[in-house]
Amino acid sequence: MDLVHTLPRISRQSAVPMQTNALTRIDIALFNGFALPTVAAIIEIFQKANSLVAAQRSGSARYDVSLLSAAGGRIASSSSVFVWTDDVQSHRGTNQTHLLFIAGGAGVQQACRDERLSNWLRRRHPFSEIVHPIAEGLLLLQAAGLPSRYCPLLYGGNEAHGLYPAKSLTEAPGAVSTALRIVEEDLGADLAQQVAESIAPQPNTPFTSSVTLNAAPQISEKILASARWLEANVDRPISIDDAAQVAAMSERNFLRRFKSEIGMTPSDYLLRARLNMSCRMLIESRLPVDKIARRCGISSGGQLSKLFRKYLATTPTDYRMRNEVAL
DNA sequence: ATGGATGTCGAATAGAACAG
DNA sequence: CTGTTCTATTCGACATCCAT
Repeated sequence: MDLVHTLPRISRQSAVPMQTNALTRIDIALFNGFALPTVAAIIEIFQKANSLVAAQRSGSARYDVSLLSAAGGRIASSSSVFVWTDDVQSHRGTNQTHLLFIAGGAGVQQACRDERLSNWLRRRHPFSEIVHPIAEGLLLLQAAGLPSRYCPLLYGGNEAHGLYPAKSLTEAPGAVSTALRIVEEDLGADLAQQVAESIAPQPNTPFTSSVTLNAAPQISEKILASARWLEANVDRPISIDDAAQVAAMSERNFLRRFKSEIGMTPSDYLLRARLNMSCRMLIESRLPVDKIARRCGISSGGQLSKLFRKYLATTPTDYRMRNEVAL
């Protein structure tokens, strides 16, 4: 018997966007070594959908996302970033209809032998409208003797309109595609499109790497905070002394620490952040160069041209033409 | 006493603003 | 476009503080 047809539908098969504020529960089961980018993208999709719904209809959150693991507590991603999870046994709403994503990772091998986890999965499976394994997550389902249950409209359905269509009819869709398709079905294509755009990676510019701090664990909290503050205020006429105050240091000490930890002076960092933003705006918008310069904290279009010549041996308009994207 | 972190001072330099 | 002036930024040298 196909259990999915015995269940109360949430909205997966509704033809028109759902207009109520019904809450859909999304559970994501994690195991050590799970792929953080995929899980983060799924969370981001549902959170973004919630914020857009709240902004447009003055309604409440539509999706309630929970991170679960066999024993709860800290789970390490493949990139050694830790996330906090709830214990699957103690998690509330056991018999509520919900959607379940099962993340992969090396920890799945061990989880396959965990009888307690298998029993939980067997109990939850009948109430899960979608059971979507990610990578090794499929092994866990197989070990428990349970089938996957993908989004019906994505898997074998009409994929031409999907925002992130599966690669073929015989291949299971990606979890991110499924999450987007769920949002599209529940809230409409327009809102799903906005969500998809908001999670799409920003274009790389010649300055992207010089203002990316994520992979620099040796940077102290204060310096990191001041660097973030500089990035967040590229559009304002800020001084290095202001940044030093954010770091709660004297200007001299801030300068010394910033350069030794980040590898460039604060003013150079600020300039690169401004040029990075300028490059993105040149590619993503049709605004005149002068407006872009001013919105990026650069005094004028002429000054931006000077900087482009100095750092990129080109001009803003030439850079725009070379990197033009369809708008 | 020693070494590391931080603060003060002053000179050099770059960039912005402005006048001609 | 060029020259001048002013201001901000950077950096070296040295002093001070504090933990060991």
